[in-house]
Amino acid sequence: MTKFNSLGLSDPILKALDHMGFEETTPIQEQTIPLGMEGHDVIGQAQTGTGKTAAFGIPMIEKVDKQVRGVQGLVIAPTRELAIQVAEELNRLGKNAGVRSLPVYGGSNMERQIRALKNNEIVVATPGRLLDHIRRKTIKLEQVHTSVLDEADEMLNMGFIEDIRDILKALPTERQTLLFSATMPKEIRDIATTLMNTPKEVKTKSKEMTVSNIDQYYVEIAEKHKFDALTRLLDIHAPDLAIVFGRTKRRVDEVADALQVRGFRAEGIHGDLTQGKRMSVLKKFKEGRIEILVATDVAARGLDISDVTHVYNFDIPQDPESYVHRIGRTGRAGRKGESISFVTPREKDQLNLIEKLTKKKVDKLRVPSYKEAQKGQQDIAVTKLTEKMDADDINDYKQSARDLMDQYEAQDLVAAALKMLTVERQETPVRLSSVQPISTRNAKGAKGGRSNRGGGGQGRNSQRGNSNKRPYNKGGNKGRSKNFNQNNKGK
DNA sequence: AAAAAAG
Repeated sequence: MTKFNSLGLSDPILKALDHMGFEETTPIQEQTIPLGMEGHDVIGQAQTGTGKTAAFGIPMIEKVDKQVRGVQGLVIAPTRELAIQVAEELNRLGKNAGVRSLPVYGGSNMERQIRALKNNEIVVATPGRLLDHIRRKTIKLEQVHTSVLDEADEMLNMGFIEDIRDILKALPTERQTLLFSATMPKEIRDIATTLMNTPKEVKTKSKEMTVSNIDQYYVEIAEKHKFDALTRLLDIHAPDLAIVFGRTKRRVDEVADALQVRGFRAEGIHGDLTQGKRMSVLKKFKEGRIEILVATDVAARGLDISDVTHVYNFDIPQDPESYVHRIGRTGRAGRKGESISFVTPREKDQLNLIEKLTKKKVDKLRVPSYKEAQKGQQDIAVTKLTEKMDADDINDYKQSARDLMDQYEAQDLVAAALKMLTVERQETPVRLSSVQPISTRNAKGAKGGRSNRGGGGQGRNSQRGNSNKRPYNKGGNKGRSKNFNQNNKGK
């Protein structure tokens, strides 16, 4: 076990670490902090929840010169919430050193942000807003000595790579670049190395990609039975905090609504909500005012919410990397966690792919019956009731209890109390918007060269016959064809 | 095909 105080860190940093309750390094920190301090470019890969932020944050803060004005350290993150979280952690680490970190993301006030940029040595940004600042020339980047791509494989993925290239072009060439993620597919790592200066690669050795303190399960289930299965599992597991991942924004809304109807404290989060709503939902979740967060992949990466005990993949994720990150929202900092993935029969291949990447077997779980779910709720109620006796002062209630016992059977009283601690779930049918099965995507089409351009691709698609609920035909398709052109003009 | 990210 290596301690932070053996790494040659400055006093203010050590003091901050001490204040945060950190004494020993995690493996990724032990290996990358010295490299970072020596000025090397680094590609760091380590499991979720093992302290990557401090691994790059500490060397970055150590290198800040308070005499210099302008941004000196730049971190780029894939979501706004993650940018905020990383900036918070860097601020804690930099507190005693007087090094300040600013989250910079879309949806926040521009004028205020521009003013704040002058007072912060480190910026943690999402790509869109950062580029906005670069183009308006409202950010000073000539002094950047350290740049970090957090969730690097995601940042170098198709949706982000062009933005990232543009951003890196705006930075001094003489600088240090650090890349961190839990996952790093080969193709992406190759791209990464072209952007770096003979990087040192650090992979914390552990054969599995997921941490061992997460128990992973799946249930094989038809689409239309998913929702009932989810509520039954929730009743049996009684998670402290759970995240339910859905494949689309619409599904997230629908599942969150349906959970509320059944009496769960749940809310949805996805990229179509206002930033204010996104933040308030997340805050509620962290404070335990809601127990279930229903989310798109906006919440898949990086978010560190310590008490998440369960992750449900209501829809199995598109790629195995996404799976690793999603389930990594639980089992953080050494705690126990559980993940349950819903797999339709035709998605079994996808599960095999996941097992191959993570080198871990995912165990099958039977879908519980309605009765078992009721029993589950009751067991939880019993626990709650008995814990109440141990944990709380219930003396003020004892006179009422005595009065009641004069009138009624003790068994009836307790039964009634237990019933009050459970919720009756009406399993009425829930209509959810359909999801496109994953199996249709790898099978064809995705060969680099020709993306199906202008309506021409239609003929070919028609052979697919995978789904008859997607009318694209020229016939009964009132004025919808323009969607095609818009969708295809991506590049 | 989805999601994220500027306004």
